Amino acid sequence: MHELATYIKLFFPVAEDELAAIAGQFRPLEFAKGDYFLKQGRYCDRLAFITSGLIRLYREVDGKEVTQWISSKGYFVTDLASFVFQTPGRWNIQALTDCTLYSIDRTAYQNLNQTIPKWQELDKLFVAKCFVMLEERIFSHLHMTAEERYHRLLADSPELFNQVPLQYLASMIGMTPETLSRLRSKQLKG
Amino acid sequence: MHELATYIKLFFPVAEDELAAIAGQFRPLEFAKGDYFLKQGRYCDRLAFITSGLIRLYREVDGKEVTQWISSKGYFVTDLASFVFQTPGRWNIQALTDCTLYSIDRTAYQNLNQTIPKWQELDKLFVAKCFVMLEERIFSHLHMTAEERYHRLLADSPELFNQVPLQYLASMIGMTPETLSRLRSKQLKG
DNA sequence: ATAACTTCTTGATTTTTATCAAGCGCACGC
DNA sequence: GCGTGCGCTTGATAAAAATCAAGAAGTTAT
Repeated sequence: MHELATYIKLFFPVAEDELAAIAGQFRPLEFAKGDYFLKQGRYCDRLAFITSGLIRLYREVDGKEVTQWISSKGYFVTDLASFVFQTPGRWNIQALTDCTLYSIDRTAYQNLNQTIPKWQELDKLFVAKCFVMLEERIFSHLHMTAEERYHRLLADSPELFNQVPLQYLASMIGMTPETLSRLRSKQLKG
Repeated sequence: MHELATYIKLFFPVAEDELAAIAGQFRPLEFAKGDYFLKQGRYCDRLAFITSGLIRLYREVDGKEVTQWISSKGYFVTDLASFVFQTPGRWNIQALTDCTLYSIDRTAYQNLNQTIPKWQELDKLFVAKCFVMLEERIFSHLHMTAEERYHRLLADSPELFNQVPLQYLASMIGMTPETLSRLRSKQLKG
Protein backbone atom coordinates (compact mmCIF):
# COMPACT_ATOMS: atom_id res chain seq x y z
CA MET A 1 0.00 0.00 0.00
CA HIS A 2 2.78 2.40 0.89
CA GLU A 3 3.77 2.51 -2.76
CA LEU A 4 0.59 4.31 -3.72
CA ALA A 5 1.02 6.70 -0.81
CA THR A 6 4.61 7.36 -1.85
CA TYR A 7 3.52 8.09 -5.37
CA ILE A 8 0.77 10.46 -4.27
CA LYS A 9 3.13 12.34 -1.98
CA LEU A 10 5.59 12.85 -4.80
CA PHE A 11 2.86 14.31 -6.94
CA PHE A 12 1.03 16.51 -4.51
CA PRO A 13 1.27 17.39 -0.79
CA VAL A 14 -1.36 15.56 1.26
CA ALA A 15 -1.55 15.24 5.04
CA GLU A 16 -0.59 11.82 6.40
CA ASP A 17 -4.01 11.05 7.85
CA GLU A 18 -5.72 11.88 4.57
CA LEU A 19 -3.16 9.86 2.70
CA ALA A 20 -3.85 6.87 4.92
CA ALA A 21 -7.60 7.30 4.45
CA ILE A 22 -7.17 7.41 0.69
CA ALA A 23 -4.74 4.52 0.42
CA GLY A 24 -6.89 2.49 2.82
CA GLN A 25 -9.65 2.39 0.23
CA PHE A 26 -7.46 0.64 -2.32
CA ARG A 27 -7.27 -3.17 -2.21
CA PRO A 28 -4.42 -5.33 -3.48
CA LEU A 29 -5.22 -7.10 -6.74
CA GLU A 30 -3.17 -9.57 -8.76
CA PHE A 31 -3.34 -10.34 -12.45
CA ALA A 32 -1.62 -13.15 -14.29
CA LYS A 33 -0.14 -12.63 -17.73
CA GLY A 34 -2.93 -12.62 -20.28
CA ASP A 35 -5.74 -11.84 -17.83
CA TYR A 36 -8.19 -9.09 -18.70
CA PHE A 37 -8.75 -6.12 -16.43
CA LEU A 38 -11.55 -5.06 -18.79
CA LYS A 39 -13.12 -6.39 -21.96
CA GLN A 40 -14.40 -3.96 -24.54
CA GLY A 41 -18.16 -3.39 -24.23
CA ARG A 42 -18.34 -4.25 -20.54
CA TYR A 43 -18.57 -1.59 -17.86
CA CYS A 44 -15.41 -0.66 -16.04
CA ASP A 45 -16.19 -0.17 -12.35
CA ARG A 46 -12.68 0.09 -10.99
CA LEU A 47 -9.55 2.16 -11.04
CA ALA A 48 -6.19 0.57 -10.28
CA PHE A 49 -2.67 1.71 -9.52
CA ILE A 50 0.12 -0.46 -10.91
CA THR A 51 2.98 -1.42 -8.61
CA SER A 52 4.49 -3.99 -10.92
CA GLY A 53 3.88 -5.44 -14.37
CA LEU A 54 2.68 -4.13 -17.70
CA ILE A 55 -0.85 -3.57 -18.94
CA ARG A 56 -1.97 -2.94 -22.50
CA LEU A 57 -5.01 -0.97 -23.68
CA TYR A 58 -6.18 -1.92 -27.14
CA ARG A 59 -9.20 -2.03 -29.39
CA GLU A 60 -10.06 -4.25 -32.33
CA VAL A 61 -10.64 -2.48 -35.65
CA ASP A 62 -11.32 -4.37 -38.87
CA GLY A 63 -10.10 -7.57 -37.23
CA LYS A 64 -6.83 -5.95 -36.17
CA GLU A 65 -5.75 -5.09 -32.66
CA VAL A 66 -4.73 -1.45 -32.28
CA THR A 67 -2.72 -0.74 -29.15
CA GLN A 68 -3.58 2.60 -27.59
CA TRP A 69 -1.22 2.57 -24.65
CA ILE A 70 0.94 0.42 -22.38
CA SER A 71 0.89 1.24 -18.68
CA SER A 72 3.55 0.27 -16.20
CA LYS A 73 4.52 0.79 -12.57
CA GLY A 74 3.33 4.12 -11.21
CA TYR A 75 0.43 4.51 -13.64
CA PHE A 76 -3.25 4.36 -12.90
CA VAL A 77 -5.27 2.16 -15.19
CA THR A 78 -8.97 2.27 -16.05
CA ASP A 79 -11.32 3.06 -18.92
CA LEU A 80 -11.95 6.62 -17.81
CA ALA A 81 -15.11 7.15 -19.85
CA SER A 82 -16.62 3.97 -18.52
CA PHE A 83 -15.48 4.50 -14.95
CA VAL A 84 -16.57 8.11 -14.68
CA PHE A 85 -19.58 8.32 -17.01
CA GLN A 86 -20.74 4.71 -16.82
CA THR A 87 -20.63 4.11 -20.53
CA PRO A 88 -19.68 0.74 -22.09
CA GLY A 89 -15.95 0.15 -22.03
CA ARG A 90 -14.10 1.26 -25.16
CA TRP A 91 -10.89 -0.68 -24.53
CA ASN A 92 -9.63 -4.12 -23.87
CA ILE A 93 -7.29 -3.86 -20.93
CA GLN A 94 -5.02 -6.87 -20.60
CA ALA A 95 -2.04 -7.83 -18.45
CA LEU A 96 1.06 -8.27 -20.61
CA THR A 97 2.92 -9.75 -17.66
CA ASP A 98 1.95 -10.83 -14.15
CA CYS A 99 0.87 -7.66 -12.35
CA THR A 100 0.35 -6.37 -8.86
CA LEU A 101 -2.17 -3.57 -8.48
CA TYR A 102 -4.06 -1.60 -5.89
CA SER A 103 -7.65 -1.27 -6.93
CA ILE A 104 -10.64 0.81 -5.88
CA ASP A 105 -14.20 0.29 -7.06
CA ARG A 106 -16.63 3.03 -8.14
CA THR A 107 -18.52 3.11 -4.87
CA ALA A 108 -15.45 3.50 -2.69
CA TYR A 109 -14.08 6.03 -5.17
CA GLN A 110 -17.20 8.16 -4.91
CA ASN A 111 -17.07 7.92 -1.16
CA LEU A 112 -13.56 9.31 -1.24
CA ASN A 113 -14.83 12.24 -3.25
CA GLN A 114 -17.36 13.02 -0.54
CA THR A 115 -15.34 12.29 2.58
CA ILE A 116 -11.90 13.59 1.63
CA PRO A 117 -11.98 17.03 0.00
CA LYS A 118 -8.30 16.77 -0.81
CA TRP A 119 -8.95 13.67 -2.88
CA GLN A 120 -11.23 15.64 -5.20
CA GLU A 121 -8.43 18.03 -5.96
CA LEU A 122 -5.85 15.31 -6.26
CA ASP A 123 -8.04 13.33 -8.60
CA LYS A 124 -8.62 16.38 -10.79
CA LEU A 125 -4.89 17.02 -10.95
CA PHE A 126 -4.21 13.42 -12.00
CA VAL A 127 -6.69 13.69 -14.83
CA ALA A 128 -5.34 17.09 -15.84
CA LYS A 129 -1.81 15.71 -15.96
CA CYS A 130 -2.95 12.85 -18.16
CA PHE A 131 -4.84 15.29 -20.37
CA VAL A 132 -1.66 17.24 -20.95
CA MET A 133 0.24 14.08 -21.83
CA LEU A 134 -2.40 13.21 -24.41
CA GLU A 135 -2.26 16.71 -25.89
CA GLU A 136 1.44 16.27 -26.46
CA ARG A 137 0.92 12.85 -27.90
CA ILE A 138 -1.58 14.18 -30.43
CA PHE A 139 0.80 16.97 -31.28
CA SER A 140 3.51 14.43 -32.02
CA HIS A 141 1.24 12.87 -34.63
CA LEU A 142 0.60 16.25 -36.24
CA HIS A 143 4.18 17.12 -37.01
CA MET A 144 6.47 14.12 -36.48
CA THR A 145 7.41 11.35 -38.88
CA ALA A 146 7.26 7.68 -37.92
CA GLU A 147 11.00 7.76 -37.39
CA GLU A 148 10.79 10.70 -35.02
CA ARG A 149 8.01 9.07 -33.04
CA TYR A 150 10.13 5.93 -32.75
CA HIS A 151 13.11 7.86 -31.44
CA ARG A 152 10.95 9.68 -28.94
CA LEU A 153 9.50 6.45 -27.57
CA LEU A 154 12.96 4.99 -27.35
CA ALA A 155 14.15 8.04 -25.44
CA ASP A 156 11.12 8.21 -23.14
CA SER A 157 10.57 4.51 -22.43
CA PRO A 158 13.57 2.43 -23.47
CA GLU A 159 12.57 -0.33 -21.03
CA LEU A 160 9.48 -1.14 -23.08
CA PHE A 161 11.62 -2.41 -25.95
CA ASN A 162 12.87 -5.36 -23.90
CA GLN A 163 9.59 -6.21 -22.29
CA VAL A 164 6.86 -5.67 -24.84
CA PRO A 165 6.28 -7.35 -28.22
CA LEU A 166 7.49 -4.83 -30.76
CA GLN A 167 4.32 -5.14 -32.78
CA TYR A 168 2.42 -3.57 -29.88
CA LEU A 169 4.87 -0.68 -29.68
CA ALA A 170 4.61 -0.14 -33.42
CA SER A 171 0.84 0.06 -33.20
CA MET A 172 1.01 2.40 -30.22
CA ILE A 173 3.06 4.93 -32.17
CA GLY A 174 1.05 4.56 -35.35
CA MET A 175 3.10 2.42 -37.71
CA THR A 176 3.28 -1.17 -38.92
CA PRO A 177 5.61 -3.74 -37.33
CA GLU A 178 7.61 -3.83 -40.56
CA THR A 179 8.26 -0.10 -40.43
CA LEU A 180 9.38 -0.29 -36.80
CA SER A 181 11.66 -3.18 -37.65
CA ARG A 182 13.27 -1.19 -40.45
CA LEU A 183 13.75 1.88 -38.27
CA ARG A 184 15.48 -0.27 -35.69
CA SER A 185 17.86 -1.87 -38.17
CA LYS A 186 18.51 1.52 -39.72
CA GLN A 187 19.57 2.79 -36.31
CA LEU A 188 21.93 -0.15 -35.79
CA LYS A 189 23.65 0.48 -39.08
CA GLY A 190 23.64 4.31 -39.06
CA MET B 1 -23.79 34.83 -18.59
CA HIS B 2 -26.84 32.62 -18.88
CA GLU B 3 -25.18 30.83 -21.77
CA LEU B 4 -22.52 29.36 -19.53
CA ALA B 5 -25.17 28.38 -16.99
CA THR B 6 -27.23 26.75 -19.74
CA TYR B 7 -24.24 24.81 -20.91
CA ILE B 8 -23.34 23.60 -17.43
CA LYS B 9 -26.91 22.49 -16.77
CA LEU B 10 -26.92 20.45 -19.94
CA PHE B 11 -23.77 18.71 -18.89
CA PHE B 12 -24.42 18.08 -15.22
CA PRO B 13 -27.19 18.81 -12.69
CA VAL B 14 -26.30 21.74 -10.44
CA ALA B 15 -28.62 23.63 -8.07
CA GLU B 16 -29.64 27.10 -9.28
CA ASP B 17 -27.94 28.96 -6.45
CA GLU B 18 -24.66 27.14 -7.02
CA LEU B 19 -24.98 27.73 -10.72
CA ALA B 20 -25.43 31.45 -10.10
CA ALA B 21 -22.44 31.50 -7.76
CA ILE B 22 -20.29 29.75 -10.36
CA ALA B 23 -21.40 31.81 -13.31
CA GLY B 24 -21.05 34.99 -11.26
CA GLN B 25 -17.30 34.47 -11.08
CA PHE B 26 -16.92 34.60 -14.86
CA ARG B 27 -16.49 38.00 -16.52
CA PRO B 28 -17.37 38.94 -20.09
CA LEU B 29 -14.36 39.29 -22.35
CA GLU B 30 -14.09 40.29 -26.00
CA PHE B 31 -11.42 39.46 -28.53
CA ALA B 32 -11.00 40.89 -32.00
CA LYS B 33 -9.90 38.73 -34.89
CA GLY B 34 -6.17 38.11 -34.64
CA ASP B 35 -5.87 38.94 -30.94
CA TYR B 36 -3.96 36.53 -28.73
CA PHE B 37 -5.57 34.93 -25.69
CA LEU B 38 -2.14 33.46 -24.88
CA LYS B 39 1.32 33.59 -26.38
CA GLN B 40 3.56 30.56 -26.15
CA GLY B 41 6.00 30.80 -23.23
CA ARG B 42 3.86 33.15 -21.18
CA TYR B 43 1.82 31.95 -18.23
CA CYS B 44 -1.85 31.34 -18.77
CA ASP B 45 -3.80 32.57 -15.76
CA ARG B 46 -7.32 32.33 -17.10
CA LEU B 47 -9.93 29.93 -18.34
CA ALA B 48 -12.63 31.11 -20.72
CA PHE B 49 -15.90 29.84 -22.08
CA ILE B 50 -16.67 30.72 -25.69
CA THR B 51 -20.11 32.06 -26.53
CA SER B 52 -19.25 33.13 -30.07
CA GLY B 53 -16.30 33.08 -32.43
CA LEU B 54 -13.47 30.70 -33.19
CA ILE B 55 -10.14 30.27 -31.40
CA ARG B 56 -7.10 28.41 -32.62
CA LEU B 57 -4.41 26.65 -30.55
CA TYR B 58 -1.13 26.27 -32.33
CA ARG B 59 2.58 25.93 -31.81
CA GLU B 60 5.53 26.81 -34.00
CA VAL B 61 7.83 23.95 -34.97
CA ASP B 62 10.77 24.40 -37.35
CA GLY B 63 9.33 27.72 -38.46
CA LYS B 64 5.96 26.17 -39.26
CA GLU B 65 2.73 26.69 -37.40
CA VAL B 66 1.12 23.44 -36.32
CA THR B 67 -2.54 23.77 -35.38
CA GLN B 68 -3.50 21.60 -32.44
CA TRP B 69 -7.17 22.48 -32.16
CA ILE B 70 -9.88 24.97 -33.07
CA SER B 71 -12.41 25.80 -30.38
CA SER B 72 -15.84 27.26 -30.97
CA LYS B 73 -19.03 28.16 -29.12
CA GLY B 74 -19.62 25.96 -26.09
CA TYR B 75 -15.94 25.08 -25.54
CA PHE B 76 -13.71 26.13 -22.72
CA VAL B 77 -10.33 27.48 -23.73
CA THR B 78 -7.07 27.63 -21.80
CA ASP B 79 -3.60 26.12 -21.72
CA LEU B 80 -4.47 23.53 -19.12
CA ALA B 81 -0.90 22.70 -18.10
CA SER B 82 -0.12 26.37 -17.60
CA PHE B 83 -3.40 27.21 -15.89
CA VAL B 84 -3.41 24.26 -13.50
CA PHE B 85 0.31 23.62 -12.88
CA GLN B 86 1.65 27.12 -13.49
CA THR B 87 4.11 26.08 -16.16
CA PRO B 88 5.01 28.26 -19.17
CA GLY B 89 2.31 28.19 -21.84
CA ARG B 90 2.84 25.58 -24.54
CA TRP B 91 0.40 27.04 -27.06
CA ASN B 92 -0.35 30.18 -28.94
CA ILE B 93 -4.06 30.80 -28.53
CA GLN B 94 -5.43 33.23 -31.07
CA ALA B 95 -8.86 34.48 -32.08
CA LEU B 96 -9.63 33.44 -35.68
CA THR B 97 -12.69 35.69 -35.66
CA ASP B 98 -14.11 38.26 -33.29
CA CYS B 99 -15.03 36.40 -30.12
CA THR B 100 -17.16 36.81 -27.05
CA LEU B 101 -16.05 34.89 -23.98
CA TYR B 102 -16.69 34.53 -20.28
CA SER B 103 -13.44 34.40 -18.44
CA ILE B 104 -12.29 33.50 -14.94
CA ASP B 105 -8.80 34.05 -13.55
CA ARG B 106 -6.80 31.56 -11.49
CA THR B 107 -7.57 33.17 -8.16
CA ALA B 108 -11.32 33.22 -8.64
CA TYR B 109 -11.12 29.70 -10.05
CA GLN B 110 -9.38 28.41 -6.96
CA ASN B 111 -11.91 30.19 -4.76
CA LEU B 112 -14.66 28.32 -6.58
CA ASN B 113 -12.89 25.08 -5.76
CA GLN B 114 -12.97 25.94 -2.08
CA THR B 115 -16.37 27.53 -1.77
CA ILE B 116 -18.49 25.40 -4.08
CA PRO B 117 -17.93 21.66 -3.61
CA LYS B 118 -20.06 20.94 -6.66
CA TRP B 119 -17.68 22.94 -8.82
CA GLN B 120 -14.82 20.61 -7.94
CA GLU B 121 -16.79 17.70 -9.25
CA LEU B 122 -18.03 19.56 -12.29
CA ASP B 123 -14.55 20.72 -13.14
CA LYS B 124 -13.18 17.18 -12.85
CA LEU B 125 -15.93 15.90 -15.13
CA PHE B 126 -15.14 18.56 -17.74
CA VAL B 127 -11.50 17.56 -17.78
CA ALA B 128 -12.40 13.87 -17.88
CA LYS B 129 -14.68 14.45 -20.85
CA CYS B 130 -11.92 16.27 -22.68
CA PHE B 131 -9.47 13.50 -21.80
CA VAL B 132 -11.76 10.97 -23.43
CA MET B 133 -12.03 13.11 -26.56
CA LEU B 134 -8.26 13.26 -26.79
CA GLU B 135 -7.98 9.50 -26.35
CA GLU B 136 -10.25 9.01 -29.32
CA ARG B 137 -8.35 11.55 -31.32
CA ILE B 138 -5.07 9.73 -30.71
CA PHE B 139 -6.73 6.49 -31.63
CA SER B 140 -7.81 7.99 -34.94
CA HIS B 141 -4.16 8.67 -35.75
CA LEU B 142 -3.20 5.09 -34.92
CA HIS B 143 -5.48 3.38 -37.39
CA MET B 144 -7.02 5.89 -39.82
CA THR B 145 -5.65 7.21 -43.09
CA ALA B 146 -5.55 10.92 -43.91
CA GLU B 147 -8.67 10.45 -46.01
CA GLU B 148 -10.57 8.84 -43.16
CA ARG B 149 -9.57 11.60 -40.76
CA TYR B 150 -10.75 14.18 -43.28
CA HIS B 151 -14.14 12.50 -43.62
CA ARG B 152 -14.50 12.28 -39.88
CA LEU B 153 -13.77 15.97 -39.40
CA LEU B 154 -16.22 16.80 -42.17
CA ALA B 155 -18.89 14.68 -40.48
CA ASP B 156 -18.19 16.00 -36.98
CA SER B 157 -17.61 19.69 -37.71
CA PRO B 158 -18.80 20.61 -41.22
CA GLU B 159 -19.19 24.26 -40.18
CA LEU B 160 -15.43 24.65 -39.77
CA PHE B 161 -14.90 24.21 -43.50
CA ASN B 162 -16.65 27.50 -44.29
CA GLN B 163 -15.15 29.48 -41.46
CA VAL B 164 -11.55 28.38 -41.05
CA PRO B 165 -8.63 28.54 -43.49
CA LEU B 166 -8.28 25.02 -44.82
CA GLN B 167 -4.56 24.96 -44.12
CA TYR B 168 -5.35 25.12 -40.40
CA LEU B 169 -7.78 22.23 -40.67
CA ALA B 170 -5.23 20.20 -42.63
CA SER B 171 -2.63 20.76 -39.93
CA MET B 172 -5.12 19.89 -37.19
CA ILE B 173 -5.79 16.48 -38.68
CA GLY B 174 -2.17 15.81 -39.51
CA MET B 175 -1.75 16.38 -43.24
CA THR B 176 -0.48 19.05 -45.64
CA PRO B 177 -2.79 21.62 -47.23
CA GLU B 178 -2.13 20.00 -50.63
CA THR B 179 -3.31 16.62 -49.41
CA LEU B 180 -6.48 18.13 -47.94
CA SER B 181 -7.14 19.97 -51.17
CA ARG B 182 -6.83 16.75 -53.17
CA LEU B 183 -9.12 14.85 -50.83
CA ARG B 184 -11.72 17.57 -51.23
CA SER B 185 -11.57 17.54 -55.01
CA LYS B 186 -11.62 13.75 -55.00
CA GLN B 187 -14.83 13.89 -53.03
CA LEU B 188 -16.43 16.37 -55.47
CA LYS B 189 -15.64 14.14 -58.42
CA GLY B 190 -16.30 10.74 -56.78
C1' DA C 1 -8.90 50.26 -60.08
C1' DT C 2 -4.75 48.07 -59.43
C1' DA C 3 -0.97 46.04 -57.12
C1' DA C 4 0.35 42.95 -53.53
C1' DC C 5 -1.03 39.15 -50.68
C1' DT C 6 -3.02 35.29 -49.18
C1' DT C 7 -5.31 31.02 -49.92
C1' DC C 8 -6.27 27.32 -52.45
C1' DT C 9 -5.62 24.24 -56.25
C1' DT C 10 -3.19 21.46 -59.56
C1' DG C 11 0.70 18.95 -61.62
C1' DA C 12 5.12 16.50 -61.45
C1' DT C 13 8.12 14.15 -58.60
C1' DT C 14 10.17 12.20 -54.46
C1' DT C 15 9.88 10.31 -50.06
C1' DT C 16 7.65 7.77 -46.72
C1' DT C 17 5.01 4.14 -45.24
C1' DA C 18 1.98 0.09 -46.05
C1' DT C 19 1.23 -4.21 -48.07
C1' DC C 20 2.32 -8.75 -49.54
C1' DA C 21 5.27 -12.59 -49.26
C1' DA C 22 8.95 -15.35 -47.66
C1' DG C 23 12.16 -16.90 -44.35
C1' DC C 24 14.67 -17.02 -39.89
C1' DG C 25 15.16 -17.93 -34.91
C1' DC C 26 13.35 -19.23 -30.81
C1' DA C 27 10.21 -20.95 -27.30
C1' DC C 28 6.75 -24.35 -26.23
C1' DG C 29 4.28 -28.51 -26.20
C1' DC C 30 3.96 -33.13 -27.49
C1' DG D 1 14.11 -34.23 -30.19
C1' DC D 2 11.10 -32.30 -33.41
C1' DG D 3 7.42 -30.09 -35.36
C1' DT D 4 4.47 -25.95 -34.72
C1' DG D 5 3.51 -21.37 -33.97
C1' DC D 6 4.81 -16.83 -32.93
C1' DG D 7 7.51 -12.74 -33.35
C1' DC D 8 10.63 -10.46 -35.98
C1' DT D 9 13.14 -9.35 -40.10
C1' DT D 10 13.97 -8.65 -44.96
C1' DG D 11 12.85 -7.94 -49.80
C1' DA D 12 9.92 -6.44 -53.61
C1' DT D 13 6.24 -3.72 -54.78
C1' DA D 14 2.35 -0.62 -54.28
C1' DA D 15 0.00 3.01 -52.18
C1' DA D 16 -0.16 7.15 -49.58
C1' DA D 17 1.39 11.45 -48.52
C1' DA D 18 4.99 15.15 -48.74
C1' DT D 19 7.50 18.28 -51.34
C1' DC D 20 8.45 21.51 -54.89
C1' DA D 21 6.70 24.57 -58.18
C1' DA D 22 3.43 27.18 -60.66
C1' DG D 23 -0.70 29.42 -61.28
C1' DA D 24 -5.71 30.79 -60.34
C1' DA D 25 -9.05 33.11 -57.47
C1' DG D 26 -10.26 35.97 -54.09
C1' DT D 27 -9.00 39.87 -50.50
C1' DT D 28 -6.91 43.84 -48.82
C1' DA D 29 -4.56 47.97 -48.99
C1' DT D 30 -3.22 51.90 -51.38
